Amino acid sequence: MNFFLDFHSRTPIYEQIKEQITALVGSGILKADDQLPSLRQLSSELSVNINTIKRAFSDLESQGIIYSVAGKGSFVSKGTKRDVIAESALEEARLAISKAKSMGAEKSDVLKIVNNIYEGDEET
Amino acid sequence: MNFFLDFHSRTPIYEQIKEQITALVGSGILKADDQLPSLRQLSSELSVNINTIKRAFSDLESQGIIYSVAGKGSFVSKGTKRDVIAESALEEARLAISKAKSMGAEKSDVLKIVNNIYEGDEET
DNA sequence: ATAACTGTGCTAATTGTAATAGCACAGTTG
DNA sequence: CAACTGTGCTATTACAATTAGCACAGTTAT
Repeated sequence: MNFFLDFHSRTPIYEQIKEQITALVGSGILKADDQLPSLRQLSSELSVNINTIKRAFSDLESQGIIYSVAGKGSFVSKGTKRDVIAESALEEARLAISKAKSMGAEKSDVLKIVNNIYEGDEET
Repeated sequence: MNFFLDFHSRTPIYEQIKEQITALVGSGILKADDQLPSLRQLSSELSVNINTIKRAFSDLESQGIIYSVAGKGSFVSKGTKRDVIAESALEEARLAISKAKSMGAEKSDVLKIVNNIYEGDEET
């Protein structure tokens, strides 16, 4: 697993882990019933305490994105529709864009960014 | 001044204050040399300790958005180009949109949001 | 059965930072 | 002088993130 953690960020480590696992699920890289690395494995890989990993996994389980079985491991949930995941991410984007507008950003500037990010992509 | 503070938010109060003052400047509601409320006035208005207000103002002064004069008060800086302010807000929007994309959000969804936020506005 | 894994559930200690409180000092204005 | 302004401290409180360590329970393979 390729995780990029910023230990000096204001956003907690467990949130960063949640985000990145959610991204892997939302983008389809991780599919239903795929097994995640074990708590202890991730803990040593990322040099992060097992409790911090556990916190992230527990949250993800509460959100229905993963499920854990004692003795076996943690896996990607079946029912989780990607739409739902993207939805919450879009909500944050909406906030950021609104903030940008309130600070004087022009619509054209925002559109440039969107096009830049999605450039080379296919439309649905 | 109409401030909306979320005391339970993860983003610190002084950051919320910075954001909202920055928004007032970036949107042009506050103009160069306009006087801001005094530290003590804002402190009592918002029911926030003066040190917290001071923290916000000091940060804003470091960013060149306002300037303070002992005995007189705090004022909006002259040189601050709105573009610069919008720029930083746009950078955050870029991050949020990228994150949304990585979580599976479609370009069309993002565009809908942008149009929704800017609906009824004039194009530059 | 045992070893080597898995997740679970605690409690405790540490750390960093936001926020508050209070005081003193200096500049401005009337 | 009085009543404001911002500035600069120090100390304290409060909370959340993180780490540490231990014990317990389920799974799997030898």
